[in-house]
Amino acid sequence: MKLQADGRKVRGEKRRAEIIEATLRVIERDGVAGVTHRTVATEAGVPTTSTTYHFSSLDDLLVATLISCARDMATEVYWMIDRARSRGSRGAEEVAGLLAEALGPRRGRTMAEYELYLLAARKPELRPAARRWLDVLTSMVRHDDEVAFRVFLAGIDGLLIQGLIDDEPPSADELRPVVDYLLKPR
Amino acid sequence: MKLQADGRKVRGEKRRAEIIEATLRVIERDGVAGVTHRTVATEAGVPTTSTTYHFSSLDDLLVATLISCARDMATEVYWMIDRARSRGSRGAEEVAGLLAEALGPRRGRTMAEYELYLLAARKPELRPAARRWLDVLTSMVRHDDEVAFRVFLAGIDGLLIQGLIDDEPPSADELRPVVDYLLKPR
DNA sequence: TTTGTTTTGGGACGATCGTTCAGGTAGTTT
DNA sequence: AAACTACCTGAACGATCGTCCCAAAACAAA
Repeated sequence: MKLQADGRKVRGEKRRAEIIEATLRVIERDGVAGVTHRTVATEAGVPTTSTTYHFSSLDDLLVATLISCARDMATEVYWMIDRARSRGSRGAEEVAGLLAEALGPRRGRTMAEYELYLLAARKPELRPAARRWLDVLTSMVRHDDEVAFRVFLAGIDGLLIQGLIDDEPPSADELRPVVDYLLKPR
Repeated sequence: MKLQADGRKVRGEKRRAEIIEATLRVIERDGVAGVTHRTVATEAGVPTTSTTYHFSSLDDLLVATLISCARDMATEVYWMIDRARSRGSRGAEEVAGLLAEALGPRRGRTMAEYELYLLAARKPELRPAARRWLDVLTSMVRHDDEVAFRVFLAGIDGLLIQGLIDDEPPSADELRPVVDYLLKPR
């Protein structure tokens, strides 16, 4: 029985987490294409061999990054819904604001998420992680209209990906009518 | 005045087109990450230096491929709409079928399109080409309900990208109610 | 302290990358 | 015919890649 965690492993886990964070920053800046052992190591401020020690391959590193990223996104969506509900709102305002933020200040992060999304399309083992935020939403919403809900989820994804190729990010005001239409019960 | 085209340039243009087609096949198979001068050259059955001769850089090759791909997609969408109209249909059936095809037999092509889509998010010069198929749709449809149309376009993109991370591609039957809901006037 | 385990990091290997270059070929113009 | 232009291609360069190896360091267990 060990009551205290192994100090070495603790530091190891910490560095592992730092490498994942650095990887996400690299993807935000240069895309998945910019991810190499060396760029990630430089970004994290660790020697190159550190990334190969903690991750058996570059693929493993990307997989771990996607899983971490998907988990963050899922909890974020969770709290957004929770916040919207506590206000008694139907959510259009919150969703439009979140989309505008994702396409504006957090644009790099959004691009990173969709690049990892597409990575999941090619690597089956990543799909459960990529679907997690969809699952979180699905589990939180009442299921009285399955079709309308699927339309809503698809619409969000579509608005995000189309917003990424706009010359300038759409504002929350521009997005609100579209989101409102998406949420409108009928 | 030259009545006949230069035979050398004709062959050059032909080879250039073959290289672009080979590039698209490589992207379908291995993703944008798999595109190198050598893999493309091998796929096209030409020497490596041929790709560097016809395209000043790898970036140029990807740009040309996206533009070609976007043009194909735009004309395809054009004819689909035309076909649906000639049948007097509202289009739900046609759209659902097209989506199922894009996510089934043509799954690799669809992944390639979205990878190039995301490339356009990082390279502003690609955005006009990436937006073309949206523009084609926009120009063909009546503008009596702008918001509903934007929702429709976003929904299509969302359904496609979500269908790419499904373990097995959705059938046209599964997609039809969602598409129908998207197209339903209200 | 001694022994064993885990992390760290410098160095290097072979492979592959984008790109260049120079010579060769084919087609056009004069 | 000669001169010119455009395309083709084998060879090679330097850079960078993923990954491996091994010794040092840090820490735990004995």
